[in-house]
Amino acid sequence: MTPTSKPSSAVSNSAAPYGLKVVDNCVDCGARQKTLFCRMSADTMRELNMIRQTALYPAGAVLFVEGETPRGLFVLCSGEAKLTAGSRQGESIILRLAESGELIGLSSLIASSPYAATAETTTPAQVAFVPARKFQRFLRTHPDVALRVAEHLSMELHKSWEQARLLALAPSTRSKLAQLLLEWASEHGKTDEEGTCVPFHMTHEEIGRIIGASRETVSRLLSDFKRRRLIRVKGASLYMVPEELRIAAV
Amino acid sequence: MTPTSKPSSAVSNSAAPYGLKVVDNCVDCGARQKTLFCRMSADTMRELNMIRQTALYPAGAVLFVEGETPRGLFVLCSGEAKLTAGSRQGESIILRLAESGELIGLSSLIASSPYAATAETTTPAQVAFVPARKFQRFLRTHPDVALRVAEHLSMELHKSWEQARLLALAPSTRSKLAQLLLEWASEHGKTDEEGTCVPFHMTHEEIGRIIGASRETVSRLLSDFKRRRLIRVKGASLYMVPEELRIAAV
DNA sequence: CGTAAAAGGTGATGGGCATCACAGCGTGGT
DNA sequence: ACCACGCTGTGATGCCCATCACCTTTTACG
Repeated sequence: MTPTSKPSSAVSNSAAPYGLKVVDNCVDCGARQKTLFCRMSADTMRELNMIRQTALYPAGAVLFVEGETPRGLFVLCSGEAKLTAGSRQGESIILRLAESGELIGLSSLIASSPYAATAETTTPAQVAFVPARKFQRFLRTHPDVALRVAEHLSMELHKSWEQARLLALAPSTRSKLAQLLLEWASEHGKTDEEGTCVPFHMTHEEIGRIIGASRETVSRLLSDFKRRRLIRVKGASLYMVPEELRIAAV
Repeated sequence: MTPTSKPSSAVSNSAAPYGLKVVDNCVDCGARQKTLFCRMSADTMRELNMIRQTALYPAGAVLFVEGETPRGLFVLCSGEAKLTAGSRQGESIILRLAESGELIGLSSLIASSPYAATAETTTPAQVAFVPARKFQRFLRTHPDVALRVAEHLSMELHKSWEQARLLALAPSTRSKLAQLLLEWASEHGKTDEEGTCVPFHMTHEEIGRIIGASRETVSRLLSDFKRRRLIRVKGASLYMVPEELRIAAV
């Protein structure tokens, strides 16, 4: 649960403990193209590169815990992570799934308030870390970055609203699950003759924690979807027929 | 449902149709102290004052509708508004309650995406409007404003997460309602010898749309809370005993 | 002030889903 | 190879809450 490689900013291809390719330089990072740091000038990128530290984590590593004072900003260079919020009874909800290129802990840093959620990697991941102080100075000296930050926060907000709408408005758990799958399809889906395919490595328990349902109910509903030929699971891929699933989403 | 006064930027105390005091000048606005535009320089405020237009709306006025292309930023100078998202079945959820001083439509403007929710005043309200183009130019030329914007978005995001957590994690509707009341108490509550008092002018139906419950259930639960002496309603005020209510929130 | 519309109250009913319980299954570790 | 542990599938049970139905009270407004 601790970084397994020291922060490194100039090492070329070092060993890759978890089968990750190490990206040593933010300037050359492929994820730049897809993410909100994409339209930054080369100069700005170089400066960001100076103040960040990179670490590799295994799956299940905890980046920070709900309630902690923000230490800095985490940039998910590769891999995936989840943000969860817990109740005192020990249950938890998954607030967000972050993918490579996304920023984690941004809102708490900006608001100078304790982390509102716990961040945990779900796959081996390379994570760049920018200490709070340095990031705040970086922000003040680079006005364009503040706008990128605002854009990222807007994106997060809209996703959160989407989840709230799903949780409160869906008429049944069946509908919530169907809508979740459809959302995955529209975000990550690749369509071929077999239907639309999405990567599928979540446990039923975790899915339940996204839509606010119990593990058993998710199990039963997925079985039911399979029986009705709305979905098919092949290894770590899930094939679905969006049109028919949309009908089940009522 | 349309503005009842033409945009005015230099009129002194004009007629106040809905019993509102008209604030003609952003620089002098009392809400400045409490809100995220508070720490802006006088110069910046003056410039903002130049590009905004002010209008008065009755309760129930729709500022914009979900799906529309963002026309600009709304600043709630006085009064209250709600943001709602609908399902195709016609039901809707209340995503956020905005109070005087808050910004509405900000995230969609920043993300350049259609409004994700519908905004509607719940009381007579004075609203300043900043057209999209002018706001974007204002943003580019005033780096400190971008930071204020990011702070506001962070606040919105945390509130949204709080709602998602409430919706998904509470063990029962009873608990959701109790937690909602407690949240109101901690935000707006004033405590005296009678208990903690919060303003209370929402219909049961609307409360239901915040916590994802039916009107009848809210009615029954509130009755039950009254019977158990956890709350008391006096006119437009609700008194509660937070400690005991917290127990009901399980 | 008087009427219509909106808001609030309450019973009966039934379905959906959480919960408990336990049994296959796969996988990783030593 | 083996066991242990985490994930998955499925039945039985019971309760919470949405829904329908109908009524009363309050508010809005000419």
